[in-house]
Amino acid sequence: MTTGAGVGDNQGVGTPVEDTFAEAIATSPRRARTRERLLDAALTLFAEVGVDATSIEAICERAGFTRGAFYSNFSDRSALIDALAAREQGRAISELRDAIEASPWNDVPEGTDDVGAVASVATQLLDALTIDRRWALVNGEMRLMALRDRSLAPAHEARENLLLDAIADEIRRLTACLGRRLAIPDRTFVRLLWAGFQADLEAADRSLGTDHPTTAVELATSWIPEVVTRLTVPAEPSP
Amino acid sequence: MTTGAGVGDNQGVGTPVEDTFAEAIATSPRRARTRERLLDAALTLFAEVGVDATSIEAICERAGFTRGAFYSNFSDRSALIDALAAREQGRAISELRDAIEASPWNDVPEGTDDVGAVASVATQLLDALTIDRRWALVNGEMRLMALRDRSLAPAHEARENLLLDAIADEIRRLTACLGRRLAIPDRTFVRLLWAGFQADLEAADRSLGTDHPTTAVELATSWIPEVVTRLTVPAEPSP
DNA sequence: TGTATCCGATACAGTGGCGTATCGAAAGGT
DNA sequence: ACCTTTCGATACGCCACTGTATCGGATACA
Repeated sequence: MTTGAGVGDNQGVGTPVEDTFAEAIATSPRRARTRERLLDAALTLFAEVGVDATSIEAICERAGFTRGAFYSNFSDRSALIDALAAREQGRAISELRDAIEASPWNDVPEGTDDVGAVASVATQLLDALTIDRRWALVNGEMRLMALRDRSLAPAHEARENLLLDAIADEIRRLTACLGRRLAIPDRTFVRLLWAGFQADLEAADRSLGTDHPTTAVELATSWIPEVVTRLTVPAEPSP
Repeated sequence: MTTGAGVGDNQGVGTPVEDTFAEAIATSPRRARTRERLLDAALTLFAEVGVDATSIEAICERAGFTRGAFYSNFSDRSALIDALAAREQGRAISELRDAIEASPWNDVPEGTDDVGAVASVATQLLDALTIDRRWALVNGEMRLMALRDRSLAPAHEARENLLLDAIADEIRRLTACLGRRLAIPDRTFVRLLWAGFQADLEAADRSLGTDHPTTAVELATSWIPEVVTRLTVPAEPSP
């Protein structure tokens, strides 16, 4: 929806044809590669100097192309942004799935009462979502863009909900595994957890230049267990 | 520190003289008024279309001036941003102080055990801080700017800490008044509260166009009491 | 190997914004 | 009311970026 990626192939640059559907239509391997390189360059520059401050020309230069390549692949700036958001959010979700797959929570015995275990798994999951610091930054900017331009909001919200729901699901499974359940709505809990972790990420980032460099995970483990403990209650009041 | 506001008065526009100290140096009432109008216009436009996307020209136009006025008052774009941040953050803090002053918490009897009361006061305080939706938006963008450009970080962090500390102080006083204390570090708690409330603000904003318009305070009261209850414990284990 | 097609490079207006220099008109003092 | 100072308007040159049209080399297919 909402214009999609928009390959908009055509004969030359001229009119990239409305990138209406297209989507999965046969894109040559070559084309796909340049698209990827352009998206990579955009992600890097967006993170470095901001979305608005990044010129199309700069993106092309960093990707090793000229603007001709850009306009052959994207109708305009916003089409690139859409495509980037779609790609990165998809990547984030699949990373979450991988993390869930690889997570040790499957080994946790059914009746464990160690809330700390859940907390540590939760932290690892959050961490898995933020391997790419660039996207954390750019996504923050897109959040603001969606707040300003209401027409962008639905797409952004949908993308973010996808992720937050996935996290919520996982948290619910984890707590259930310990015979507990959340005392507040899942979504609220995830929101708090996510926001708190974002702050940890920022703090960790800031600490890089100082003499006490820490990681976000270190910071997170100092409060997540306590919060998880206090915001969950034993489940099954009546079995 | 960090360049300050920078009136940088001089003879004409030419070289606005380094806005080194200056600060409280005699600014004519006229000058002060145009500065304010420029800052107001900037705040509005920054919120509407973003900081980077706002041209100096647009700011002047909206304020009813031309660029001559701008360069007579600010050395460049970043000087304006500094001045705006300083003004708005100062405003936020004084609004918090006012809210504390006017808050009904002073009337709460010493031994009240109604955690909900504290929560509602806390919500009102948070609400008081966000009367101006524009600044909430712009401050979010400045957070990102500080994350990208490390040289901006100290000033931003200092400003934000001022506010968060003030909130933390107040929360501590409120909980103490109920004979309880936070089970996690004040700062962590405030961070969660603040982040959660920001999300409520966004949600409230989004709900404006729908058929279920709600306010941030409504949303916040649905979870803050529970969270406050669960994240505090009775104080004075040994009186 | 020849040929049609794809796709990125190059060239070209056109636009908008920046920063400076200069000018004219308010403000403010006496 | 005059003169000085302050301060915003106007005019100028400059540069970065956008979007389109055209061109030429690569690629795939026979």
